[in-house]
Amino acid sequence: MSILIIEDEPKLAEFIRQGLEENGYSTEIALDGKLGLAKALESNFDLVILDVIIPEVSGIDVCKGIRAEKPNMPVIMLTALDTLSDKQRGFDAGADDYLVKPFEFRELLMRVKALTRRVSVSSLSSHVLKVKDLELDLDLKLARRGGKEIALTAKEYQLLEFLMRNKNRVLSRSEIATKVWEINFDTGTNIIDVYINFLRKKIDAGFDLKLIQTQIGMGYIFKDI
Amino acid sequence: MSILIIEDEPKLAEFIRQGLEENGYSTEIALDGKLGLAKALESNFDLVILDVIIPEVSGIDVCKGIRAEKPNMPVIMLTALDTLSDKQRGFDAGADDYLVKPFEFRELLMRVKALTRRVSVSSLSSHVLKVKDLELDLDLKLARRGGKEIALTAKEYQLLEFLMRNKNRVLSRSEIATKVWEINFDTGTNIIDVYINFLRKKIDAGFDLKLIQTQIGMGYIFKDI
DNA sequence: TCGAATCATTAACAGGAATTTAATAGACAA
DNA sequence: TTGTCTATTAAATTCCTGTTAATGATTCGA
Repeated sequence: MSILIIEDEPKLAEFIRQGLEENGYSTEIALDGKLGLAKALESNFDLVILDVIIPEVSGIDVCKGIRAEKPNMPVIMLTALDTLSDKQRGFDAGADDYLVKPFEFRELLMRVKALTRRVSVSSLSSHVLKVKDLELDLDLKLARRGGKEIALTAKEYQLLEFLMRNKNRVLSRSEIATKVWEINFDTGTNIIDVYINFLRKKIDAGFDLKLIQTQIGMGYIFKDI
Repeated sequence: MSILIIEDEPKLAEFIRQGLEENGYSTEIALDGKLGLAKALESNFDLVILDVIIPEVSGIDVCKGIRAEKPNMPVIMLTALDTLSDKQRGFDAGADDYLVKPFEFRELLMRVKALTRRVSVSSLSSHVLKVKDLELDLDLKLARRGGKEIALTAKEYQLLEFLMRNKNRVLSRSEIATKVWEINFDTGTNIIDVYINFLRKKIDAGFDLKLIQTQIGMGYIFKDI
């Protein structure tokens, strides 16, 4: 779990860094807004701690910049300004949380945990995708339905994962082709149809509720409803 | 966007409810922990505001209960307890944010917005076109009117989407032909008339308000007025 | 290293659904 | 009323999808 600290006061930056690293986070420090924004956009941090008053580019603008490119990256704002309007400005820029200096490190740590929990829950610790009574085990790369384990080949697995992550949305063949096969769907291939057929035999055959449905002329949809 | 308020003090609950509804959220109130937990688990709220000290089941346990079943449901804790250990307990139970009473409503609103922004960005903001009482679901590729779902074929869907995106404008047959069928409207085809007829049967039949109207000699118009 | 097994992909075809054509009936304007 | 424009229906055709089998490609174990 990696955290970017954008803070121009070296002492404070170092204090935060040390505390976070002691708690198992890896960190990086940027000493001004320009550098900070660049780092935030190029690397994939799990969270950004951002002072409002920093040189070059203001914390508010850094936050807006991050939001524009990475709408899901959590941002905690740090500031000495304690009026409601200041907080409002911070939240309007897209901050997820707002902490007033001076703060106790424990409080920062709690809020960091609260924001990163979501990341670890959704992408790391939960290794299972569930839709209706079908489970896809991301570790073992197999599916389960009706208490039985279903072995999948690599492509079947990729396709099923894509369908499940995009449930309740009609997916066109060209969308599936680019995302799962990484090909342009112009060659007259019918490979998607064939693999849908494979998946149906494995996960839908014998069940009343058909999870994979065809929308003729449009594509396929994996239904949760 | 719907919010569950779990708070036993009727005055405070009502105060929060009113403020949120004025800001466009729909709300529900639960007056004790048992009821609150049940509601949180059965319905799909976008956020829960949860007082720590409530009857029946404590806020801490309600939060843990929610986390166990719905790890992604945002929870804001409300409490009069301002020590770090109290906050720690709240965050450990899985709260996403923690607000100490008395608080200003604006601050609560900001934090609600910060937590729901993530939701509206990613999954829950369903893509829907609406004209009068007709909805076109761009994900599921179907229409809804009068509470009923209306299945559409590929061409019907394309035509309806085009009409709705160009509502309140008379669309000539040749314009529809080029945009929806990608053909030059010179061949004496009547295919547009036929498909308008199909759509009328599906979305206008049985309703007093006819959304698709004919402008003789000019084309068709989808009326919002 | 070779052969067997598994997997990915292409191709062909049947059946069904959607699209299109065509013919007729109805509505409207002059 | 007449001719033009539109609505409606049914039939014809085209297109789409499901399915199977065959062909390369790859992996794996002996």
